[in-house]
Amino acid sequence: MDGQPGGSTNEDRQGESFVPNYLLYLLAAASEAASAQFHAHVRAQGVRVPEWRVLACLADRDGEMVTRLAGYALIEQSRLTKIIAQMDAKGWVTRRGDSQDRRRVRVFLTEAGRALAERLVQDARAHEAQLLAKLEGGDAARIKQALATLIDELGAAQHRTPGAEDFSNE
Amino acid sequence: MDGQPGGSTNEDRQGESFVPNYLLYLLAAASEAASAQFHAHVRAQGVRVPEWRVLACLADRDGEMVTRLAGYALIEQSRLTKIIAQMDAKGWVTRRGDSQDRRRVRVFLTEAGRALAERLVQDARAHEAQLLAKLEGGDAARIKQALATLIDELGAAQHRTPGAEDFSNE
DNA sequence: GGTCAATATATGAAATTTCATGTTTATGGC
DNA sequence: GCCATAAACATGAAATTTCATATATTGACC
Repeated sequence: MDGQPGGSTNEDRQGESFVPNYLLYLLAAASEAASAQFHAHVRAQGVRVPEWRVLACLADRDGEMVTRLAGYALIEQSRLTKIIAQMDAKGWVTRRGDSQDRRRVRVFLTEAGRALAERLVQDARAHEAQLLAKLEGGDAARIKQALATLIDELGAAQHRTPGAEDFSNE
Repeated sequence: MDGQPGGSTNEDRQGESFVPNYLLYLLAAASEAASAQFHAHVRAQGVRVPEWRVLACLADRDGEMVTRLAGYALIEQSRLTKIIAQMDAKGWVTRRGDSQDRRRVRVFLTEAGRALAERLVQDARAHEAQLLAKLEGGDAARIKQALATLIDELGAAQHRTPGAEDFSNE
């Protein structure tokens, strides 16, 4: 999955170089680094990462409609439609139209899908516990709280932050 | 770029649901949420996100070899080779073989490429400053430190963490 | 100097992703 | 009820990404 981070790892986090200390880079690199091992595990089970995301989301909220599932799983709608079709073919999920609103398509885990999802969620929990254990004590320990705050802060900002929409230095 | 996060935003960060409180999800969601606006800006300039990453890395370290550039930019090598070919076609970079080791290909910014890169880095700095300003005071303020720690912690772990390699609950 | 393993990059085919747009169904006036 | 507009999904073609593998060097060793 992508060039392993570590290409710059640390030495020049301070210097004049831009990238290694840039927030958006740190977020992307941290996400990749943290996910690499578990994503390898997921693929080793014959599940692709986006499929795992869908499984996890459905384990939380079975029968979700496609659009909301897309938002929840961080997958673009058009792409998700195709992924779901494949997961359907594999017998992990089924689709049923919503009787209230027939535009909607609700996605449900099959028995096999639920078993797979639950197994992987277990693994994910165990893996996460390992990661967190490794961070105990340091600044990184409160990282989940910090990330949650960041996400909420940004989510709210989707709707106008007066006088701060532009950041280009023309 | 992907389903906007916000599909779950906050309400159930506490409940019994797994995803909204899972570290790997928080990292991915935070990365996306934080990057969305700036990535839109980049694309509006006619630059794709992976290209922007390459430009930024080269602005830091011009003349880097492909493999290292891949690690630095978080892009898989094979993919990077193709991206660089396109950037070359656009006149943003040029490639020169390394005379010491003729397997290597070093990538350099052209004048146009450097101008573009520097402009975008300026924009990125400004945008980052805005983001950080929004977080002042809260837990999220020290997020860069936390992420850097996390990355280093994980990077080191690539080489054996005895007795902690397995996390599946068979 | 020759050989074998490793490193650096390129490449081609298959698969996935993207983007724009199509279809169907719901909603809010009028 | 009709119409215009929006929402929810699906779809097709183009572009990109992935994966396995090819090619060219370099290094190590005997």
